[in-house]
Amino acid sequence: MWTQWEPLRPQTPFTAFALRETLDGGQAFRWAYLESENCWQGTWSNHLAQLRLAPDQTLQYRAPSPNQSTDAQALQDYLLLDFDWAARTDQLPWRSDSHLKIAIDAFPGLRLLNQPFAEALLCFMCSATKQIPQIKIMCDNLANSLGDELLPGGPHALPSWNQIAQASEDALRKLGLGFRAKNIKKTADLIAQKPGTLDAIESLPYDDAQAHLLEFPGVGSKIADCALLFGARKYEAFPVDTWILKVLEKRYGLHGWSKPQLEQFGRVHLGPHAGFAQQFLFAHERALR
DNA sequence: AGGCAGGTGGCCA
DNA sequence: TGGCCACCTGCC
Repeated sequence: MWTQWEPLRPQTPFTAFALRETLDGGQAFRWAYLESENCWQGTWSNHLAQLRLAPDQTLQYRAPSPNQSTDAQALQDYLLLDFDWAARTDQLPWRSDSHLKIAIDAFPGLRLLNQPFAEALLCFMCSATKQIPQIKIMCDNLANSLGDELLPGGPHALPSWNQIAQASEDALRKLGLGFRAKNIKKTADLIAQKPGTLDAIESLPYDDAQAHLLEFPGVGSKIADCALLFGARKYEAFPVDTWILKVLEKRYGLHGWSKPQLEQFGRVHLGPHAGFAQQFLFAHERALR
């Protein structure tokens, strides 16, 4: 039912710790660790894959067989295996920012995924005032109820926005989306009315892309920046959530700053990879909870 | 039992 | 602009 384990060759190697934090640290909500198989299983687009580190630390993957387009190329795109993450990390301003250095040292090997833009937007619309386990349940409900089946009797893909548009707001509420259902339904209708909208937004420069995302109901600067950072490789996006808010207040002394001011501070102080730095700060602060 | 959680949008000064 | 609050739901 599954292919043999095949090796992947990341430019920057993974550790078990980095793999966990990257797949299940809050940037994606579609990965789960299978204790029985000692591997991670996840979905994106219509891909289903399992990942593990071999005893010699080689990253390996396998996919359902046959008839699966999930191959090394698909993994390479999603995991950004060609990226030199070590070099990107080194480019962050840790030399002049001791707190950032602490966060980076605490999460060696952390990197960003390249999720499908539509899925990142959907998952983060679900994330409003929810904790990670609850967000995962909402995404799972959406997938199982509205998305394509990826393996007979097995996991489903997240639904496309068109598939969501077919559902009623009430049906979405029954999936546990709560007040997010109305916004997600409205956004789905807007996207379904204008095919290609998301592709167009994704191809815009960061500022323009964010401005367009903000037109969707239920999408503010935080959710927009998450979608752009995790789903469109806009690394200057700097999502300010409650954790980052704490970091900026406590560690950077920015008490009383408004949200837009904090967002601006992050982009200016942390530079063109502010969002990547944000992921370290986020992981570090959350670990202290 | 009441408060709160990876936010957003509306309303009011 | 800045502050306050409702909004679903589940978990502590």
